[in-house]
Amino acid sequence: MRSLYHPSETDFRLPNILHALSDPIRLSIVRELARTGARSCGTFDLPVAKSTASHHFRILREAGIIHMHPMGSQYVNSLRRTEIDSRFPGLLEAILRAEESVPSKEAL
Amino acid sequence: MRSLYHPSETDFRLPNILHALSDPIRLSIVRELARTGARSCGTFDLPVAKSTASHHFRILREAGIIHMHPMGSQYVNSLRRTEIDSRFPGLLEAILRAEESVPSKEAL
DNA sequence: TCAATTGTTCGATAATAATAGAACTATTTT
DNA sequence: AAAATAGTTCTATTATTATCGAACAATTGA
Repeated sequence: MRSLYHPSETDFRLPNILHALSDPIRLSIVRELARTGARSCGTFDLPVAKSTASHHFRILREAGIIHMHPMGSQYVNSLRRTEIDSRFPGLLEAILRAEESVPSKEAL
Repeated sequence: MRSLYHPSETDFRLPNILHALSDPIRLSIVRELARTGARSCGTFDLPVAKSTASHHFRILREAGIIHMHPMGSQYVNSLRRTEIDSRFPGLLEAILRAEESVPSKEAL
């Protein structure tokens, strides 16, 4: 639980980014981050088990969408806005502009 | 081979759209369509079997990304640009624009 | 009418992905 | 030091997806 892999901006791949954002749970994480700023994993009320949530954070991280910064016993997640915008101008903005509700456990 | 399902604009779902575009083959189809205009399925030089290509066209169609118009024995595929832009402004533009900044590594 | 063309659908298989529980690591608190 | 907290990683299971070949359907052309 020390340092986690983060791709450099030049290693961002569009299919990876789109795949990471195509999951409703991951999309809700990204929307929350965009709306409220950096937050630890545990502050997200996700309708899945802890290990599954961890999996989703990992997908986002490895696609280059979020940065996970260790802080004490937690990880502070933040959107890699600048880098995503630099690599794929307008993409994140367009996705965030499209409103979508947080999925309930029943809806999954 | 008569009429195929096409969702109405209000039924477009962002996760479906993103998932459809997260596959390199489908992304290449969309890029070709954007670049050259409407074309039949057979004019795409895809590295997969005919049935697999058909599957990919179906995913794109059911997500609302393409329209498949029967014409003789073929289907003419076209991007549903206006409707996608209306529902998710800037999304398609950002994705198509990203093509130019994709590094030369690992094509498709 | 017969054959070729175009693409779908079906059935099967292999690969990927989502999910959860349990065990583990690191940190903080008591 | 022990317990609580935060999150990862491992293992397994299930669900979804990609893939292909074969069979099928519709249209076109000989």
